[in-house]
Amino acid sequence: MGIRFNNQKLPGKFGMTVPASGVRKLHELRQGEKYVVTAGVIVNKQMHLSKDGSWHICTLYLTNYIASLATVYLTKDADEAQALMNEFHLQDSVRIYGNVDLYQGQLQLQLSGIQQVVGLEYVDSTVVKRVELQVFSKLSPLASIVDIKLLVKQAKQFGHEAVALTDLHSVQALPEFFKEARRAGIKPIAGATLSVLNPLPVVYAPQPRSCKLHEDCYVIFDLETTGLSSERHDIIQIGAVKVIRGEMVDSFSTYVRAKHAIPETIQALTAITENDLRDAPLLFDALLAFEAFIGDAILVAHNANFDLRFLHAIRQSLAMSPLANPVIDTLGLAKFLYPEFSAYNLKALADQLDVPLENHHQAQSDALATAGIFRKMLQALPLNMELSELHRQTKNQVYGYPFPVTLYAINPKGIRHLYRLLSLAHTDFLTKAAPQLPKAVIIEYHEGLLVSSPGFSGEVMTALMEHGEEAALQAIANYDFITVEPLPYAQPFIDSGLLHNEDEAKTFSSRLNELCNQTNKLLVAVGGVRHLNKHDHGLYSRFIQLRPYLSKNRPVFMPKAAPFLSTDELLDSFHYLPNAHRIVIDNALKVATQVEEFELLPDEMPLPDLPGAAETVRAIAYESAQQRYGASLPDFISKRLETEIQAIISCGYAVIYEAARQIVAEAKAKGHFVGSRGSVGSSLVAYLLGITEVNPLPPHYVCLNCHDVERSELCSSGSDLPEIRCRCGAEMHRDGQQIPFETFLGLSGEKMPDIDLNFSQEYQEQAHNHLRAIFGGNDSVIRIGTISTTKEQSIYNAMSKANISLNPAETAHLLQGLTGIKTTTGQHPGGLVIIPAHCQMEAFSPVHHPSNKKTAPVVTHFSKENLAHGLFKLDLLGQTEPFKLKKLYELTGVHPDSIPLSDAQVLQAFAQGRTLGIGEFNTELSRQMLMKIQPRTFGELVQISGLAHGTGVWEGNAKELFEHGFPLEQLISCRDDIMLTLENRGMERSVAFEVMETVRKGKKLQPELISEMRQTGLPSWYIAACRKINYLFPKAHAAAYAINAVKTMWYKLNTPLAFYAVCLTLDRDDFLLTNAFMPLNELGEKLNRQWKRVKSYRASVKERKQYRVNRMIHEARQSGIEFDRVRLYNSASTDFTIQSGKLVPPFAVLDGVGEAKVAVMLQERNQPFKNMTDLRTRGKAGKKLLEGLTKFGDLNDLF
DNA sequence: CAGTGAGACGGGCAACC
DNA sequence: ATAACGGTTGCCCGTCTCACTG
Repeated sequence: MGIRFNNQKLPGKFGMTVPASGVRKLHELRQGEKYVVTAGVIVNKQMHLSKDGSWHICTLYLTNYIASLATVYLTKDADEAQALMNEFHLQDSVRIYGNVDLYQGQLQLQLSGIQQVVGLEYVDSTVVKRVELQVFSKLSPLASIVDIKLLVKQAKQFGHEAVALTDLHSVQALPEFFKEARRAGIKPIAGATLSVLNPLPVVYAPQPRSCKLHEDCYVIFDLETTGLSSERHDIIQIGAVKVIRGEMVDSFSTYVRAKHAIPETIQALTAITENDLRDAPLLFDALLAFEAFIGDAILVAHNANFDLRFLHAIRQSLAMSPLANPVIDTLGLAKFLYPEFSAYNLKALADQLDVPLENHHQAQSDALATAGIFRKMLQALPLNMELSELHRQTKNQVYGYPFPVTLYAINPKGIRHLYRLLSLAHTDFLTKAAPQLPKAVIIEYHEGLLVSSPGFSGEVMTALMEHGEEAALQAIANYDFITVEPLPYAQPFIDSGLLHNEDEAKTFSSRLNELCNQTNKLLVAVGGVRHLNKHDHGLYSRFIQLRPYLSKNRPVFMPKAAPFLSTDELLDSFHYLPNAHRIVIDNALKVATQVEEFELLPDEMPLPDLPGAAETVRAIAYESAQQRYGASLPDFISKRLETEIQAIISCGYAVIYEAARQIVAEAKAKGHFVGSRGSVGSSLVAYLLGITEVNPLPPHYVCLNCHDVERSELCSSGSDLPEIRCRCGAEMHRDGQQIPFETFLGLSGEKMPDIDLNFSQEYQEQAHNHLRAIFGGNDSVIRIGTISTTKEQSIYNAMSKANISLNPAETAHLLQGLTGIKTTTGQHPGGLVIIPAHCQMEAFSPVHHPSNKKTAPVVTHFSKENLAHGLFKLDLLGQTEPFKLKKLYELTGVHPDSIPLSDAQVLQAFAQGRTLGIGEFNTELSRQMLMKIQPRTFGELVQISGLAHGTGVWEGNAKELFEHGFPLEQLISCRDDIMLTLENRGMERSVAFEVMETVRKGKKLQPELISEMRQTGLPSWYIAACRKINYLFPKAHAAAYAINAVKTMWYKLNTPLAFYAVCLTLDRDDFLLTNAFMPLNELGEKLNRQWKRVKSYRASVKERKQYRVNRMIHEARQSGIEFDRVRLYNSASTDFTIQSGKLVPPFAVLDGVGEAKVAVMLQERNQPFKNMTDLRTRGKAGKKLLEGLTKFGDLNDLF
């Protein structure tokens, strides 16, 4: 027996003691039952407050895989509620105790006690155990629900020594698989299943001919049969036409009496009935007649392989040699001549080439159509071509149908080869249909790999089923071992008629077994695992049901069950094979033994080289420092600078700084703006190299004229220092945001520096290309790939499309089980990796085209977290702020650098919450905070930026403290605050750093750290505040964003027309022209109505965006700004422009009109349009554009 | 006039910094 | 009504339009 429920207690417990006996089945509980004990697995947990805020309602959702149930615990004690939530985790098995009642029509259990137990165990009680060699995980695209952790857990419970992962076209789950397997002490076997192709011959048996192709004699023929197997099915009709020099001279057609009955599917397809065959000639006679008709002509057939197979089979059965005539396959020839076609079946080709095809699947009609197709193709070939030349040119050029091959890496070389093959399948050989690979390429990279032909769909078994043993023997030679699958995997072949039923499938497995015995090839039984056990079969069935709604155009076949079986169970599945024991156990172990233990990724990756980077960084940093702060740098600057430079250069990070410097310099030289984000603003060197606009030094004055420097402790931010004049008379520049370097590189450079840069959307791609240029092109600089998986939302949507409605507990079960399944792949928003020149790509990751689209750039196969540590990554992101500032500069002539950071009016506008259009401050939360805190200084704005963007930072934390009168500067708003506060209180720097890192990541503070914090005399409210924090901004990031915000606000106050033009340009997708023209009071009322919807969360994302833009329109109009109509001769394509003091909307704000739809019209409008027809024809103005212009434009004035 | 296929557009969703 | 990180890139898919075809 493979499964048992282990009632043994584990540490987790809560509430009353739960009786160990009398455990009831969860799905048998009924309303009103008191003090029942039941058991299940936790699939979701949540806690919320009652409406009046006094009750904490904890809900755990349990499943026993037959039914699911919510269990509820109510308490007024927040700590008690928290204790319950923290004690138990998803996937824990528990025994629970309580009363069953109804809540909102759903059964639930009022929890009195809960006890964690071991729960379900999957036991493999065989002495010598098997190893599973075919497992698909959730990262096989929409093909499996196997979670890696649970897979390893189950293999461990089984006591298997190893388990293989063989995802479809992917090794993306290998990093997690290796980690989990190592932890469990199981040998991980790295594999993948790829689609593989064999060459498709265009010309068979090309004997020398005396004629040229155009002048030869051809017999174009077609067979109708009772099925696909030449061994077991019969020819029932032969049709042929004879063509000489392009002229049809003769035709041939006959029915053939079949030995077996005609399956109904064939009758439906061909319209041939038993009746038709009653008086038909016997096969032998028909064949003699047909061969007499052929003579020595060249044979032509569509998918000739199929027809030849039948002809050869008969001749063989009569002990005759194969036909000697040359044969041309129109399928292969079409693929050769028309590689761009999307389909090559007879119907598709006939359509594409304008050849009539009536009565498809009648031999004579198909032969006629094939003749027509062949005639067209001959015309496409050179006039004097000979058959041998055609053969030479087409050999190995086109490929047949793909079949799966599973590869296993047995050593590090094998894993490199596996990565290489995967890359090739996803790049050079990627087709519209799927990634695939010619078999010859696999043979080329065979070293270090085991190659297997998997189950029913593998090449060997397919050959056996379609062509017979001889073909199977030929195919078998290419493989290291062959696998057999359980019967559900035979279903597609039963559906296609190749197999009649499961019994026949068994027969073929047996025949394969004999062939393997004959050839001394290992045959291994595998599960083809797509779910783990009988308990998640319900989930798996739901998954199959939901699959069509999760994504379109997926191959439909999924076996109806594919569990990970114990040795006994799999033995049982293959009991019909006499040597089942050897196939299930011994052979699997033989394969597993060949696999060595090795690591997936190298421990260390060298950084790429940029000649002279260290010297350049040092030189430019010093030069820039001296230019600003004078030839003899003040102590506090030179010390900081030298510390940083030492750390950067000794850790080898100069190349990162230098690359970033070059990228930024180039962008600026081309007139673009660049914004820093993240922690890079913590580095003085980065500031001096121009990588960031944030100066991390302590507050100071500097005279930009005579370079006098003076530190000041008056303010926390240098920007807020009072204005003073230098001795030389010039006004002193005030700067310095006081940010420790450690936030960036860690204490001793152990953190790989993470440089994030914001570029305007239009320049982002150029920045990427510049990086490629710096490091040697597309092979060295690669965009990082991402993996899209199912999340709760997409499961919900699929459920509603499929009309599946479940109670909350069942839904929780489904969501827990069916999320995390890969749907597609994508590109990282801006992340690039740089591979050192002398390194092989295969050392760290395969590559692929995202979503299998050849038009997209190649990306890393592994996602960012699974790429080798120490690999040089750079984030070159897109952002609107740099675009905004650039446009504002162009429109106003005021350079952003000239705008002061401590303008009283600007700060007042923030305090009044007038932040529409000010990035990152334009939210309800930010506005409320601004109005509550009433910032007076730039430093306070930086703090607010931090408070507003963390999680667990403001609400329920700093907000209460602030309301109780704690001064803002004492509150935690950024990571750096923590480190600085602790250090100032005398805590050792490394400990202070550790506390900061723990808090900002939202991790639990260990008791040792807390006691260290107490020892510094830190008040307990501070420690409590730290514990509530889940995520914290670095100060550098908050400062960079505050700088942007202040500058944008300055434009808003001083050059509002330009400000609204730029903001609305960016928001044009949500700009509704009606709102620009409706009476202002009406717009106000509309806003009130919309606000109610937004506030009550009834508004969609789209609606919320529109509400925001509407408010901006309202605000602009209230301040006296007027909107023009869309102007045929004056509007731009995408940008709001300023003309005669009005805002002129672009064409793109019209519904259904984008850049592309006005491109021609913009070209043509240099010459005025005469009338509407002219606009339509010459200007290529489409329906949407004309509709929009009629409603919101100036057409009426013009025509 | 119906069918078809390509391409633009727009909304929704996921991943990510 | 609550609690609250905001804003970016990129993929999928349904819908609409338009040119083309017979």
